[in-house]
Amino acid sequence: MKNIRIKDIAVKAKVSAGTVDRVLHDRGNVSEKVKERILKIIEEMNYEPNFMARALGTKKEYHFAALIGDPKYDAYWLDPKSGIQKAAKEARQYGVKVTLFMFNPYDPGSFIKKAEEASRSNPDGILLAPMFYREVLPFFEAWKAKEIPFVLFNTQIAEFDPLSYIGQDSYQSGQVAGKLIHYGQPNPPSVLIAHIDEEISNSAHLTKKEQGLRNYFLQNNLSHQYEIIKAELNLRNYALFVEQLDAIFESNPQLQFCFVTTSKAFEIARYFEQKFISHIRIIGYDLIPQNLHHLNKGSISFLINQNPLGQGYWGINQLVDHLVFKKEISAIKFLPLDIVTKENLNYYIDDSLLYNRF
Amino acid sequence: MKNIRIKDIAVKAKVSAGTVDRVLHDRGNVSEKVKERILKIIEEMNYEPNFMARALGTKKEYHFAALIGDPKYDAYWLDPKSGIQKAAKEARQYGVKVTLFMFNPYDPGSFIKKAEEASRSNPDGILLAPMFYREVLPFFEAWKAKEIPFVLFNTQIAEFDPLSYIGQDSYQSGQVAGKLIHYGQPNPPSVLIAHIDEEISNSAHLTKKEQGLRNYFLQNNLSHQYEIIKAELNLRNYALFVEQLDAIFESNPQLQFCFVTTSKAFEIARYFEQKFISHIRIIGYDLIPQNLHHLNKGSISFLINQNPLGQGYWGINQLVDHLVFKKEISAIKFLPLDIVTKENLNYYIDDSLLYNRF
DNA sequence: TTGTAGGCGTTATCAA
DNA sequence: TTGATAACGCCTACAA
Repeated sequence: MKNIRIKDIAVKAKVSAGTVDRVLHDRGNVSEKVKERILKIIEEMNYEPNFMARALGTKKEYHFAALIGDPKYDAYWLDPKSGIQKAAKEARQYGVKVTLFMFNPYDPGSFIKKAEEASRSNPDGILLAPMFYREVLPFFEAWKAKEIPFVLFNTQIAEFDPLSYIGQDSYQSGQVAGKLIHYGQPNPPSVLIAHIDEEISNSAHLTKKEQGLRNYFLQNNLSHQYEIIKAELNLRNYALFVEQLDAIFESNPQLQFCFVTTSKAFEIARYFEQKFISHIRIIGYDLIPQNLHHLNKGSISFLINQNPLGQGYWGINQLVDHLVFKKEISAIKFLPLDIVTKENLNYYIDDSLLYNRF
Repeated sequence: MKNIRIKDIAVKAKVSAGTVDRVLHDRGNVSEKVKERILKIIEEMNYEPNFMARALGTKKEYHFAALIGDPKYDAYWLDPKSGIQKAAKEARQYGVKVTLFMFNPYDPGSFIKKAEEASRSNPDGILLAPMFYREVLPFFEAWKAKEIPFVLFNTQIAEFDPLSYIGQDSYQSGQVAGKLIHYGQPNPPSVLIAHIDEEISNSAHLTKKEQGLRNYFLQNNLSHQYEIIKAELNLRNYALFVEQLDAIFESNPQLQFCFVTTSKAFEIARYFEQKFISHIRIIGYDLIPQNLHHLNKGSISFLINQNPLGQGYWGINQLVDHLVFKKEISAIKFLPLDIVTKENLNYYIDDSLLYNRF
């Protein structure tokens, strides 16, 4: 009828609650015989711990480090930061403190510096966006050695089996883009894939998106009918950026779609505005303010949302569930690839992103 | 530094913890003077209750009634049911019991019967899908009189100010459909709006969706270019249903889109299959298995997901937050209008719908 | 009108 | 290797 408590198990096993607790947490100092007896009873009665009581009773304080890009350099990071802060606030009651370490997402050196700081802070758990593959590996090794669990988000790196990965499926998002383009123009269209960034960091991501798009056409036996042009554009020199675009669109007047694999779709929209181009439809990523502006004007058709806020939020929560509540957590957690357009935007830009999903 | 506790407030106010507790819960038996002093201190120290401790300390058991459609009659209700059960399982630890009362969604009489049963069970809170407007009103009055809070989902009825409404914005979902159609065919297309059901129950919903679609075209100054045909179709007589469709499509060969305002899009897809019609694109609602089948085949282009699982889940959670944790809860909670297509479907059909949003 | 004591299920400390 | 006991923060009788 009622919930099974530690005490119930203790009575049945003819031991004290303390002993059961030691078994539950594998703290040792329990004879093998008693341990097995207790474990069996736990199984039989299928005991489920009361997380409230556990949270209340535990005195341990947890310190987490969150290693993310600095919104100062790229507004994209505002959302992960908010999500982390929201989760941090909720977890404060359980004695969790989260410290943010924010690096320049265009500077591997900055990443290393902040990762070192984070390591030095001796956290009980780490949430990070491992943007720089080569640079992050030594840290993975160090954390593994020190048995500090880490959760990855934003960029997937499977090799060093993190506690968990939260994030987007880049490849699949490319497929979504493919569908949107195909749906928008069943007749053979012509597509520009634009990888736009300030640095060519983190290109694995972008390549996966491109592959997803290309394979959409292959899988649907449409590849021979479609024309796909690819451009890698850098924003550091804006004049050059415009020049490159000029060249592309002048020599490819047939282009009908532009798929921007980064959060810079608004740069294309802005360019089109200046050049009075209105027939090319744009599909991009991320609900950053500049993109939303153009989405609302209609100059961007769709944005694929990777729920960066949710990534930060659930990233911290994975650490909390694992360390504080000692729950089993899933090793990988893909967030939905939301297709966002002007008409359903409102439901994606506030808290609803945290509350509405399972 | 540490969290503010009731005791801290008590000390500062020179009263006992019991008095502070009485003020916090407005249980009376506190002199006006003391009450104000305590309230001020609570404000100043910005006290935040510890929900764990609160849940642990309270002995009260809560009984909730959930009044929903029976999946036996319409598979749509499988998801709300799962969501409710999931929330119920999580809330069990706080002494919450949820009883399901499932009515035949096509039979107002059945609704009344189940609503009466639910009322008789004397619940502390009620979650319901008030599908039958006229029939539900007396129950609203009764519950109001007995001060039983109720949360609405699926169908919005504002008049009797429920504790909260969880659900979809039908009108806005019509706008989303409008965008998808417009995007899929910038040239003036021809659209069939199909209201398909077994009974013409709950038509307010469907009308709102239709209005949303029509207004999309109006607002974008496209209405004169678009042709919209409307059909109300009944499934009870399948032969007649087919006949009606035959008539529509034979006399309107120009049709390019079909917007199904119910979860019956698959019926149109099936019909097209039989008639070898493949050029008309279908947009519908709800991720029920039959729809998913056709979504995966490509015969349905998009499904608008109203996250019925989430509706059930968050509905129960609103009651829990309000009654168990005495949190402030929002009076209305719109769930995102997810645009689901074959390529992003996977992220919408499992638990991710509950975990990924704020 | 106010204060006190005991309990919720778990953890942690200390003594046995 | 074990058991008893005092927290954790809040709620609720009951006593004052």
